[in-house]
Amino acid sequence: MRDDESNWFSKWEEQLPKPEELIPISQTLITPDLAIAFDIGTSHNPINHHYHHQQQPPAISTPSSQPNSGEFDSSELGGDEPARTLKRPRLVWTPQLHKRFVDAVAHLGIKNAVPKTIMQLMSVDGLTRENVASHLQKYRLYLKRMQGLSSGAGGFSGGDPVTDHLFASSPVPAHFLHQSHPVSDSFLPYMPVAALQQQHHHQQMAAAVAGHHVHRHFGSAPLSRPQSQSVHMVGTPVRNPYPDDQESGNEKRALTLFPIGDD
DNA sequence: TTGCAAATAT
DNA sequence: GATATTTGCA
Repeated sequence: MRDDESNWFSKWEEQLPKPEELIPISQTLITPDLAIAFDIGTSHNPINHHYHHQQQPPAISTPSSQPNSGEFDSSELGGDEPARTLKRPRLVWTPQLHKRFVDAVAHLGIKNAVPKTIMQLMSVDGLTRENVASHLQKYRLYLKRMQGLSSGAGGFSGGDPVTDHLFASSPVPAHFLHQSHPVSDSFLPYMPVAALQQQHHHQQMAAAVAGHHVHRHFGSAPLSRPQSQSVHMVGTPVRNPYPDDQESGNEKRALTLFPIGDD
């Protein structure tokens, strides 16, 4: 019956009914130790990194790292929210960050998936509505592209342009399509995003983070403590912080709220 | 406020 | 050259 889909959907929706509860995602993003090291607790002020002068690998590594924030070379943080009117070089959407974006949109629903809401849900310090809006636009195109492709052919096996690389990196909730038909039948019980496990396309992104663009080091925070095990965010010149994701080829619970337990 | 488009940078 | 991101405008 049709409950098949509505069932899990309903349940899933009940889990994230209040956006206010999904806001503290920042906390999950940042490691406690890291937060302390940066003095950014959780309800204080966001962290401020230092941009170098080129790109900025968000660094959402595996366990938890900071999303992205603007940082300048000489301006150190001494105030509180300098990243408010500062210009960010270029935001690099990493698969992890992208996943958060998709999750937020999935939880919000296409009808509520507006840049503003998404940005708020993401609660990513440094993320601005513009960034999300821009990305959202691209994301929609990607979804639309997928629909068009899947609509006639029966199978999505690969076939995503590079533009979809990043999008393909994150699971695409089947609700993103055009779920405008309340009735009819379960048309998309499952929608394997296709090419979910690619391991040969990280050249662009990996390179960006591999240390080809910039090395995001927090040299401004009063790092009293050496990097023990939590301060290994982006500085990974030898390791691609791009874990394909844990859920490969399955939405499983792709909607796993932000509290990404732990990578 | 959002969406789309174009321009620019890498 | 291509791709991605950013910014401006409607």
